[in-house]
Amino acid sequence: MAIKTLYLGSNWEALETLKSLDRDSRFDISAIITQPDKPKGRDQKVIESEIKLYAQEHDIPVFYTRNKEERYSEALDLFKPDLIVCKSFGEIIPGDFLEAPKFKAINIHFSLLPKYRGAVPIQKAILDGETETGISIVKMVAELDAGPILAQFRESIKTDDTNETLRKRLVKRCTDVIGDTLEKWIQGQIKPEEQDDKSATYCWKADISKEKAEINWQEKSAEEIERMVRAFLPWPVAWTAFREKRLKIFKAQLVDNSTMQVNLAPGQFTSQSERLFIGTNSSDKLIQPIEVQLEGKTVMSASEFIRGQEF
RNA sequence: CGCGGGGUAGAGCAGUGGCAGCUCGUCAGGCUCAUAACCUGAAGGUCGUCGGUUCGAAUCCGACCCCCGCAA
Repeated sequence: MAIKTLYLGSNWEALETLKSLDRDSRFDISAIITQPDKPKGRDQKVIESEIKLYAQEHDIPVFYTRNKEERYSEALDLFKPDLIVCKSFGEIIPGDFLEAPKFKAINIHFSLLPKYRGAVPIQKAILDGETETGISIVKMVAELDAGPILAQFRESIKTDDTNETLRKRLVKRCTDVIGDTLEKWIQGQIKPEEQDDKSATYCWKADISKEKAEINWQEKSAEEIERMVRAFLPWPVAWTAFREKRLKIFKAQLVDNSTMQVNLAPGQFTSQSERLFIGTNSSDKLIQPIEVQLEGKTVMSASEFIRGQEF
């Protein structure tokens, strides 16, 4: 007998997880709660969300709560779920809503909780130079990402992992494990383990912003700058000022300056045999941008960029 | 009508009324043990599109198309 499941989610990764549950005969997605379509992009056009389109194609009812408490109780009356599953939803959900279904509400979070509670755990883990992160499947409580842990899956962070590549791996892994984990939970084979609140760390949406993506060549170490480049993809993209314009750095590598001995101040540019280098606050390390985009221009390789500039 | 930058050779750019240019790439040849090196030569353009001004427009004016940075 399939479990009547109410799914909460808003973005691409929420959609992938939804698909895997929707295909899984153990679960019956009775409805989806998602964010209403909002104007996006340069022209502020309203783009229909992929998750809404998927729901329409598969005849799954879509419901909007719009952060209103009464809408949550309406949803319970309407769909009477036995289980709530939440991934990347984007609203603070009332506690009693989470407790109502027989099998409660379960959230999927991309970190090894209690580390990196909050909105941007993948980016923050990369920024911090972590070598490992993972997926935590937790029972939801009123406090954000603080509920007892049902299961965790570890994933190593490679030295060239970006927010995009790491996220893709985590989503893939998530779709592989979510069905079995939920089934074990429903069958009472899992004893939730409380988080150690004392070792909790947090990350906020505001940690990933255009402001935070501006490279401060004096303060940040070369290693931190290289991690910024990887963490801020695909948005907002690490950037620096270049001749009165923004230069976004899409890809870069850290290079050892001890053999080359190029003399550059922090943030100063130079080019050498088709390669672009920027000085850091450490004289023996340089940042070598590989792919860049100057304001008003398209993304191009560093060598292409050099050809159009005088150094 | 939110603000702004841009469209010129395959790529990246300069050129703001008077012969269409630069760097890289491509092709041919040379030099070299060899090379992403160096030398010589060549090909490659409807200057986004349409219209206007002018003896003459990549350049000035108008309209439109497309790309991008902000802002949201």
